[in-house]
Amino acid sequence: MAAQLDYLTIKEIFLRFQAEEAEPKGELEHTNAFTLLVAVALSAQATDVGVNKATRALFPIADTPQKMLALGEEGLIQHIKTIGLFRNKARNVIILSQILVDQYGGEVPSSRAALQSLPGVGRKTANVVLNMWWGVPAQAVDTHIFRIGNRTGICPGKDVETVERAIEDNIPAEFQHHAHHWLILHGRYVCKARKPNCPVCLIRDLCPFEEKTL
DNA sequence: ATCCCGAGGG
DNA sequence: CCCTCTGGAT
Repeated sequence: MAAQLDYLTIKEIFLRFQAEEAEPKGELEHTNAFTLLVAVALSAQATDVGVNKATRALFPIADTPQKMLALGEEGLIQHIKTIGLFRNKARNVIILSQILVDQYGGEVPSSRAALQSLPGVGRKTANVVLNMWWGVPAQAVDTHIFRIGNRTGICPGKDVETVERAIEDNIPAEFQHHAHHWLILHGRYVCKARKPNCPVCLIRDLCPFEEKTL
């Protein structure tokens, strides 16, 4: 775990991210709150490219919990069986759809407690929906953010709860809302798990990490 | 700590 | 072959 960076260094990092991309977006395709929730749930241990490939055929016929229930678990499996963990995900999405219809008027709830009570929706997925749909400054810690937080020292921690708190404590308020996508995209395309591309990194001079190969 | 679990990259 | 991908439930 890298030592925590100081405040001015972290601020400079996010100024550079902001200069490069002022309004970073996630890459999971969706058309409404329900399809966002489903897409995020499907994205566990899967790439967004793989999820989008499946949802481009799925969402046109099942973009509401009612339509998802009409499609049914077996029908859903046929759409998502190219995604890892598809059996658990299909079961969760069907049960979750039934709960939305029965308890939330077919709408996606806006509280973390309600979101996390849904099957297949944990803290990370709930935080993504809160941030992206409801505009709540919730910090979702996924594999990318956990890795980068520790490599760079922006938000280090030995578990996701610690990293989530470090994000809230260390990142200046004006960057909190977009921090999630800046860090995700940096992790996906530059600070990759297996072969980080340090030579093209925007914050190389501020980062204590250098991959030791050889 | 373990299971779930396909696709893509190296 | 092995590792990784916007994790969650038991």
